[in-house]
Order: sequence, then C-alpha cells, then structure tokens
Amino acid sequence: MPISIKDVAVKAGVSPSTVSRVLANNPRISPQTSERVRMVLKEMNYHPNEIARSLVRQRSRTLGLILPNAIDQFFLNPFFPEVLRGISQSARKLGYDLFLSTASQGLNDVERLDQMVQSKRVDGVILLTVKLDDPLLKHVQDTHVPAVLIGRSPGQSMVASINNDNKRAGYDATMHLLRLGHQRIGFIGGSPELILTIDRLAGYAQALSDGNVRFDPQLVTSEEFLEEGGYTGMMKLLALPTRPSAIIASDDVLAFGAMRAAGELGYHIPQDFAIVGFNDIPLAKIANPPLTTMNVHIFELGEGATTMLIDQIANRPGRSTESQIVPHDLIIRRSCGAWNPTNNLLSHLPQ
Amino acid sequence: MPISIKDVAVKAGVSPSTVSRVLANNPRISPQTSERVRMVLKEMNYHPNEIARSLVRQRSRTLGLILPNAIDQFFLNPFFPEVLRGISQSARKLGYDLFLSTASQGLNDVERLDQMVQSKRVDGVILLTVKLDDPLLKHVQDTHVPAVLIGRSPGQSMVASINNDNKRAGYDATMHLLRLGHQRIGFIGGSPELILTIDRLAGYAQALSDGNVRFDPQLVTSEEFLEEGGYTGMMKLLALPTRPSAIIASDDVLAFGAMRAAGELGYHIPQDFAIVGFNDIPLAKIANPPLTTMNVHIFELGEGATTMLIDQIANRPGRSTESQIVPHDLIIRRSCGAWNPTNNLLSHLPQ
DNA sequence: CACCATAAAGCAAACGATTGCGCACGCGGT
DNA sequence: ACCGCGTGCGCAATCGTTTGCTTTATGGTG
Repeated sequence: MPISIKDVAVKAGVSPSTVSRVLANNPRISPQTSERVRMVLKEMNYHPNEIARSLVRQRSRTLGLILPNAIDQFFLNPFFPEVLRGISQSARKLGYDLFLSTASQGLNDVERLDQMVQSKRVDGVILLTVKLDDPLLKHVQDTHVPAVLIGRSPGQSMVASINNDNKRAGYDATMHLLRLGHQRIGFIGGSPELILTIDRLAGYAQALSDGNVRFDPQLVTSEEFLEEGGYTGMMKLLALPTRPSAIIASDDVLAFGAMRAAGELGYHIPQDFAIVGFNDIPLAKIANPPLTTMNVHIFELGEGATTMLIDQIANRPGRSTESQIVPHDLIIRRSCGAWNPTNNLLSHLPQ
Repeated sequence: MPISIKDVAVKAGVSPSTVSRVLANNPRISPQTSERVRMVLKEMNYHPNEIARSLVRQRSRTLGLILPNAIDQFFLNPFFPEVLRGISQSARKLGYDLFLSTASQGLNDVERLDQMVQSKRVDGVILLTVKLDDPLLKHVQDTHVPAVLIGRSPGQSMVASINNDNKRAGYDATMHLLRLGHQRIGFIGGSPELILTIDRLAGYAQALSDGNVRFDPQLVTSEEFLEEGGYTGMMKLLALPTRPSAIIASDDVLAFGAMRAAGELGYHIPQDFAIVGFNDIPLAKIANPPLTTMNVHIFELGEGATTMLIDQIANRPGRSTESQIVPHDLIIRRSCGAWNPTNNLLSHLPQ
C-alpha cells in the first residue's frame, strides 16, 4: 500500500538506485535526472521507510531513554518533565528521535537495556540512574553501546556522564545559611541510596566543618522523595529538643513538604525557619514565601546529555568516558530571610 | 559484531529458519531441537534485531506519541507527566514501545506525522491535540493509520478519541458553587482555542442558566495556560466593580495563580473567595488551603488511549472511530468553603 | 519390497532500502 | 582508427528476519 522507492523509480523511469542517490544528494546523478526524480518524489509524497534504512545503515538515528525503575515516583517530580524537555529539544535539533523503554513487562532493567541495544533500535542510550549501585551501570560498561549517564558524578564510572557538582551545591547552600548566622541547620534528604542525597549531604557536612559547626546526626533525616517525605522529615526535626533554625531540603518538593509541616504547627517562614531547596522548579518562584533554592539547570542537564551522546555516536570510535558538570547557582528568594537585607535578624533567633 | 540468528544457527547446528521457529514457538520443531537451540540462545545472550523483524513483519510494536506544537508550555503542566505515565504504563503492559516524535526540525506537525507513519516506525499514533482546529486532525483522517486522540470530544472527528466530558465537568463544578449559595462566579480559562476551555465554559454557562443566574461576560477571562495566567486573570476579576464570590479555574495551575493573586491583595481563601480547579494535580491536595478540584483522571486518559489504540492495531481491520469518556469527580477540599459544613457562611459574604 | 503419509528441518524469496562495482556511452588525445 | 577516461546510471549483494514451499528421513501399510 505505502509507496516504496521502487514505485518512485518506475514512475520516474529510473532505477531504485538512482532514486536512492537522489535522496542522498549524490553528485554522480545528473541535474536533469535529479530534478525529474525530485518531482516524482514530491508528487507521490514519498517518505523513506526508516526501518529498511536502519537495517542497511546499521543505525537508526534514534536515542533510547531509560528511566529509573522507580518510574512512577519519578514521574511525579517536576525534575522529570524538565529533563525530558531538554533531551527532547536538543535531540530534535540534531535530527534524532527518541525511544522510550517501556516494553517487556517481565524483564528487569538490565534485560530492557540489553534488548533495546541489541534490537538495534537505538544508536545510544541516556540513562537516568539516580541510585548509588544501579545494576544497569555495571552492565552498560560491559556492553559497548554509546551511553551517557545523567545524575552521576564523573569518575564514578567508566561511562560518560553529566551531572551537577552536587557536593559543591550542598556546600554552597549550607554556606549561605551559615553566613546568615545559622548554627543549627537541618538537612532533609531523599533516600540514602540516591546519589544526589549523598553528595549534597557531603557538601553540607563539609560546609559545617569549614564553618566550625559541629555536625549533628540528629539534624539529618532521610525520607521518601516526595512532598510527604519533606513533611515527615520536618516534623521529626521540629520534635527535636533543640530545633534547627534553618533547613536544607535536597529537593524543592521536599522543601514544600517541610514548609507545610512548619505551617501546620503555626510557624512562619522565614521568621521562624529559613529554608533552602534544590532544583528551582517552577513552583518555587510562586510559593508563599517564594523558595530560596539551588538552581541546578535541569534543562541543560538533559540538553548536555543529548549532545554528548550524539557526539559520541557520530564522532567517537569507541566510547568516550568524558564527563561534564553543569553549574549551579543559588536563587535567593524569601524563604531564607535573606531576600531583604534589613530583616536578617535570623541570626539572632533562639535556638 | 552483534550476534545474529545465523550465528546461533551455526552454533546449534541448524538452519536460521529453525532458530526463528524456535523463537516463535512453532510446534513443527521437535522438542529436542527446540531445547538445544534454546540453550544456545541463552548461552549467546541472543536478542533479535527488531529492525529486521519490523521490516519483514511490517509492524513494529511501537506506538508514536505526538505532542502539541506548543510543546514547551505543555511540558510545564503536570498534566503531561501524568498522561505520559498512563500511556507508558499500559503500553509496557501490552508489550508495546513508545516513540516520541521530535526529529525533523524544519517540519511542521503534519509532516512530522506523515514521516512517522510512512517511515513505518510506528504501528499507530496517540495525538495530544488540544486546540480546536488542529491541522493534524484533518490530516490524520486522510491517512489511514490507527490513531487515538486525547482531549477531543467524541463526534468532533472521524478518529477514535478519549476525553472527559468537559462540559459536564464544568457544569458540575459550577453547580457545586451555586449550591453553596454563590451567585457571582468568575471563570478563569486558558486560551479560547483550547477545547477544554470551551467545553468547561459551556458547562459553566449551562449551570448558570439552570440556576437562574445571569451569565456575565465580565466574569469570564481567558489567559495563558500557566500559573501566571491564573494570576492575571484573578487580578482582572478582582478589579471588577462587583467582584465574584467564587472562582472556577479551568486548570489547577490557573487556580494556584488565582490564589496567589488573592493572597497578595490580602484576601483569604475560602473566607473571601471560593475556588475550584480542574485536574487534581498532586499539589492540589497539599496547597494552602487544599484545593477543591475536579479530578479528571488523567492517568486513565493515557491508559485508555493506549489500550484503545492497541486494540485498533490488533483487531480492527480499518480504523475504529469509537470514543470513550473518562468520568470525573469533584474532590471537595477546603478552597471552596464546603470542607467543613459548619463554615458554609460563604453564601452570606458581601459581594 | 515398493509406496506413500507424515514429521522435521532446510532453501530461498521476500521486506525496502543502500552502495560497490561494472557497463555503456561520448569525447578528446594520439 | 584506437585507446583511455570520466560521466551517468543500473545490477546485484547486503542488512537480519520470517515464512511458503521443498526436501529428506522415517515408519507404516498394501
């Protein structure tokens, strides 16, 4: 039913090879023939069968996206659409399509990757691997498919990756609170398996140390990576004999949960607590109060992963292991009390 | 480099056809041979080349997802991840993969569809078509690819579709406010091109009429489909000589913008204004106050679209035009004042 | 012992493109 | 008149599967 290159060839009175070469702008085809074929092409509204093309070319101009196994929870965080937007946009710009790994119900992630790669449907994969010891990771190193990891620090693996400097980001966020005079700073993190939790916490500890503040394990809580988790984390911190005066949440969604908990107990932000989040999700700007947060440029994360991957596919013979760091910057809003310099009374809050 | 069916055949001492038939569980292969081949299959960790398969089978077990052209704005609304989650989950369950149309930079949506379909990479498409006269729509009717539309009411086209009964939902939301005693009810909608805006507004008008309340065009505003739009819409309504006592926002995100506007001007929800949103996004439950909203079951929308499409691909000879309606239900929280029956004083509020 | 079902597995032709190689033709140089 | 070469195009193999048809082996029957 659909028209093939052969149909076009017949109609144009040439061989399929010639049509193919016209499509490829091969200079060995005379301008006249080329023109005639092009007319027929338009006339028949021909579009090449990409499946057949992929088969003979041995590449599909398609990128595979592998989402973490805890996919449902992941979908709920605004991180996901934003990174997908970055990936999708730059893939489009570079002429690549996107393939989402979802099929193969019974298979685990490793088998899914195997299948996606061996089935030749994708030229490379982007992995959103957020947990510390993801079995996918070992596996992607063995197989030799071009790959880029999002959310994993360079040096942690033999695979190219892109990430923020989360330790540094945690450091900077904490330092900001220290400079505002806070001494007891709580840390609400996601699951301790999450790399970003670990890294940001490390930065937090480092900053404390540099600021000569004792690290108190009581002030660190790790929760489910949802608003609800931030809520319960904050409740725990508020139940402490000596409460923190400031909170670092390793994700904006957690921060919102924390703010809700504080609000329910009658506290006010930032008067009673300073709060700093991570990610700068759209909501952060419009929350009440607007949330001070570490902008980690999620979109750029997706964008960078895509360009790195395509570069790898197109230019690298083997597989590059080079990595990239996306800078972060602290967006100071009202939730930490530093918005208006005149109300920096926070440092005098009772502990 | 990668192993093919031929490699397996050689190692197992059979012909490629036999291996293929083993893969297909063809009963004409003896159990002994079958077993032997299966061993080799595992041993070599063979995975079929799906590209080659698709070519000969003329189907790819892949679904194409076509997002609206205003893709960036769309990504920001929590609707998107949720519908994608529904699609992705049920596609996975049914053994289908997902293909995102992003490539072909210069092409418009119609050409993108054409290419996706003719390139044979997908067996069918799901279209998120939210605008009233989408050129894609006319086109998808001409081409004969299996397709399902999300966000378009049945009868509006010759293509299968799935949607909420948005008119009815608008009616129900409005009726709820009328029953609470409100007489002046504002409506903050998205762009007037959006079908859901139109439908929900129609339901709103109908309910007003049934409730013997005059429809006042001044109370209807249509804004950008973002939080900011809700904000400016609310500001307009608050500037009216006789302000509304209740607001219907055609999307939760708009509702949040409206709440922010009200808050900035010193008003309180629900004491000063009742607000009802649409979608029941995760945030609605945890907002302050929790938002009364019409749950339209977005996940089911994506799920239903997928099963309908796959059913069409697998069973229907031509293309079905059957449609499906996903029910809605009003989630009553605090923002409309009806949470606690004792504070239904709203009807006595000054206008 | 010839004959023929029947079962099991192989042969080869697709699917729709790409591409190395070769052929025909025309033209300029010797 | 012949050789050589560049140009323009077609032939046919190939990519990795699937599948209709054929072949081979086997065992039962007349």
